Amino acid sequence: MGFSEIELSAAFGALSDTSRRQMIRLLLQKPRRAGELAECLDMSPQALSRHLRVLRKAGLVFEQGIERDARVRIYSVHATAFQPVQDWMAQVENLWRRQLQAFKDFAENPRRTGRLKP
Amino acid sequence: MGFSEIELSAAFGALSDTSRRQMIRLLLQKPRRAGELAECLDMSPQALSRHLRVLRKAGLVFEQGIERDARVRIYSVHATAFQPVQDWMAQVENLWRRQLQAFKDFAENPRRTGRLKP
DNA sequence: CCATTAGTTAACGACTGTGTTAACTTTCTC
DNA sequence: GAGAAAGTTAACACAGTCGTTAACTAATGG
Repeated sequence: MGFSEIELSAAFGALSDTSRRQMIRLLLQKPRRAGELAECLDMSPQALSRHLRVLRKAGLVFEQGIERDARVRIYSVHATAFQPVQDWMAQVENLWRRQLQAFKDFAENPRRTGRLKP
Repeated sequence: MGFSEIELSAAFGALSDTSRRQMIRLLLQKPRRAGELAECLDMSPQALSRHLRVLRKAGLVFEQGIERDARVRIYSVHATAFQPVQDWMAQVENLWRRQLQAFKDFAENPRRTGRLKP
């Protein structure tokens, strides 16, 4: 519940790019090497590395421990990555339901409620 | 279910700004005038107008019909505004659950499942 | 009409994000 | 140890964003 605005902005911003969303989906299927992502997305390793940095800074993705070959870096989706975004969306949904109810009340008995939220 | 990547990018991008998220929340409480939003957020009318344009182009907000005073423009949150975002988040949640299940299966019976998603 | 009000748009400057090319680090392999 | 492989980082060019100031549109009120 306690999430900062900065955190939220970073998460939404990171998800505002199609390639990065695709990366998330690929990493949700299974953890993958950086190079593997670059191949899947047909993107240069440099470009992909920067996208990874964005996702890392947003806390959506993390680099897990070394494998046999210490050159390769394997990335995964962070467990609680989407909690801030989901919490915010849930709040929005609640507010929306409340406004809908206000309309409904007004429709059923206009003069009693007067206008919605004076 | 059928949402375009462009649409998604626009929505996430629009929500990646703290002021715009605040605007959404204010508009979810009740429809408001543009100037009212500017006052609430302590922002110049010009700056706010541009934020409104971003939200409009993302389909999150719309300008509803004229009131008594035709100079004022009243904005509301669009009903199906957050559907693409919520759908995408739901997909992510499903994929996450699936990966979690794969881990669980592997932990319970390592050699039968071999490795997750070869 | 003329001034005022509500709001948007245009133009400028500062800042940020993105892809490319090039250089660099670290690790493996022979 | 030399060279290749996997990634990251640096430097550049370019486009997009954001706020401010100024100009503009449209409607109201005397």
